[in-house]
Amino acid sequence: MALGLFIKRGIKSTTTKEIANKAGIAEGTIYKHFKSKDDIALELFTTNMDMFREKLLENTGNYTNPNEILKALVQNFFDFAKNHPKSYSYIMEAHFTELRRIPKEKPKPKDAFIKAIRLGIEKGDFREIDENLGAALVIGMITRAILFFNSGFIDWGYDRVVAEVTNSAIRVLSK
Amino acid sequence: MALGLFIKRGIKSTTTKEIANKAGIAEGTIYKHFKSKDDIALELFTTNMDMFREKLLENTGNYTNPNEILKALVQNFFDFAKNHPKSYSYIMEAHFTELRRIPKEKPKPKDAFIKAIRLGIEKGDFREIDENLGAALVIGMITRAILFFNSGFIDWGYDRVVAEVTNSAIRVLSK
Amino acid sequence: MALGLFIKRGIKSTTTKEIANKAGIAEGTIYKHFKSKDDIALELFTTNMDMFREKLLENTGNYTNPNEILKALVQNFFDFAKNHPKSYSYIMEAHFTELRRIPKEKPKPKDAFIKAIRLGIEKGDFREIDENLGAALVIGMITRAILFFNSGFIDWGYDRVVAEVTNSAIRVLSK
Amino acid sequence: MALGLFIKRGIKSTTTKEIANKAGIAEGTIYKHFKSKDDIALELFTTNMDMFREKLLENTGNYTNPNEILKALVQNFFDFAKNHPKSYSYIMEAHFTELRRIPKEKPKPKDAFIKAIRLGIEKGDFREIDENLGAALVIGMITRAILFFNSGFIDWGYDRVVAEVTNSAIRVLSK
DNA sequence: AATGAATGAGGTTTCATTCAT
DNA sequence: GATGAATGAAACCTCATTCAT
Repeated sequence: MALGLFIKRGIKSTTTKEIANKAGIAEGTIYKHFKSKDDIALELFTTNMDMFREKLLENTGNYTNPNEILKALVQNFFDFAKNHPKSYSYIMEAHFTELRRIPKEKPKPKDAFIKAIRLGIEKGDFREIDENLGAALVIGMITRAILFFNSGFIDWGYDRVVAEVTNSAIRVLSK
Repeated sequence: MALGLFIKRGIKSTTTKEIANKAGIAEGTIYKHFKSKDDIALELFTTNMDMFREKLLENTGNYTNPNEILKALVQNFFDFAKNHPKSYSYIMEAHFTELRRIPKEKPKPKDAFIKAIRLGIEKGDFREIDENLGAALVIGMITRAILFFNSGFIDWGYDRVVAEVTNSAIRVLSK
Repeated sequence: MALGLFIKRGIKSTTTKEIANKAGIAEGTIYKHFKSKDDIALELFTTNMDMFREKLLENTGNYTNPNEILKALVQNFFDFAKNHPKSYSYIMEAHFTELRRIPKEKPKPKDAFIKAIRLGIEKGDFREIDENLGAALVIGMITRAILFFNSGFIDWGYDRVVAEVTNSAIRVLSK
Repeated sequence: MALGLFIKRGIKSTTTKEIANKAGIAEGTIYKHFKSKDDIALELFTTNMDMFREKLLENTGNYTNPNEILKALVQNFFDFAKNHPKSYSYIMEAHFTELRRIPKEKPKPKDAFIKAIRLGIEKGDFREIDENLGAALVIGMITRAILFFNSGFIDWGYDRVVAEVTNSAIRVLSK
């Protein structure tokens, strides 16, 4: 799988030879499955982002309470980063280069946050904040917390960090 | 200046020829000033991060109130991104590749946040949160808000966004 | 049939995949019928040149008069180019690459011209010209005329062009 | 010089490595001078065709008599093939592939023949023949004669062949 | 100090051919 | 016999770096 390599060295610095070696196939074989090296990066990104979105939305349909939905989203976000670390890293890093190459209409993870925040505002549970700014604040907290946690900067345990980020998200959004 | 190119295409994808053209010098001349292309990237990163740190700390010495320090940090962060967009973009993106190449002990922007949060906790103004987690939450909110704002996702004006992020940071940290 | 492709793109630029696609078979199947790609080119050349030679000689046995034989040869040459355009194009173009790969003793189209000219000289109908030069002149006129005609350079109709080339051949060879 | 290689093996079969070796330069250096391999082929073709056209027209300005002009053209054609054999071979062979890539308006060697024939018809020295067909006939005779001569098929000497082709051209065109 | 042509290692990609099914 | 995925050598081309001027 090229994911690991793409994360470690970046797409541009990963050679097709390395990809082929890692996959245990010949260099030429790559081009039976993909049109070009860039195509690998794009498909990898799309696939992983789709998986991420799916995992992110898991169980959120069960709830009608915006706070509970938000809580589930934060938990799922953290769990995805924990259970699919390569996938997560790749999504975070390929963001800039690949995002511009996929159609605008394609639903993205942030949409789940925007929707939840809108619901919360409508229901009167959350304060009147631009829903995109709200999503930015929450997603920002989560991603940076994961980054610092994975870098070993934070002394607290996983569950406590998740709980704290959830708590903080609610602090930011509640009336 | 190679900064713009490095941001637009990534370091690896920017050629020495392009750098030289942009700088109005000959390809060979680059090697009179830098040891290698990577050297350019590193020096660019160090220089810009130093400038960022300096701007971030501006005026913060004036205050003893943690809330005011925090407020100044958020404002400075936003202002730097606004006034030095290339510099800011480059720091954000080169983060991953370049950060590992500079000495650990070198002071970094996040230290300012950590210090302010520690002070706030000591003074009893902020709740007892892991100071690194606190910094992660605040920095995460700021960076994501800037990203969304620059992408045109947010309808509110600059000042209101800054105010809102400041407000949110205090919400997260206060008792 | 690979002929069309070989003409349009040249042998070297036509891929086995294209040949297989065109023939409606799998790439691997080619190697059940031919030893290699070059083998296809050679067999194609031999087959088509044999067919050309055969068509060229049609009816020429009926005549004893050199002028009439020459006339028939010119007509047959033109007719072959008209009725088998791909075959004709391929022979013209593969000439250089393939001719050196077939045995020297194999009879070639030009032999028919040489023979007719020799006969004409012997009979006293044609002037004393090196028979190979004579053949070169006649064949040259025919092939170039066909090329120009097919390129749309010549305003006259097919029959008139044929008649004119025949006339010119006789002018060149007659006493 | 890549000319020799292009003639011997065809453009497609000549590798950049071979071209570089022959030229005594590094492979990469090729791309300081040409945009691509195809670019080499095209420039080589244009340059050589221009040279050919120039040599072909030499001295023809001296004459007003169509027969003399025609004679000079035949002589120059033969001489070019003799004095610049690689150039000549390349022009003949690259004809098909390269001709379609140069602008239609660009003057070509055949124009000289067309012009001479038109003049001859106007002056009443030549018979009323489509001038393009006339050019085709003359050029066809010359090129085929050169081909046969160079292949060693013709026993006569160079000058006699030239004289004979000139004679034949006049036979074909005269009233 | 500055130049930019030349280098050549190494990158991506193509494609004739093989071989297990 | 037919298939087509896999192969891997080799093609074209890029580009960071060097060096004679």
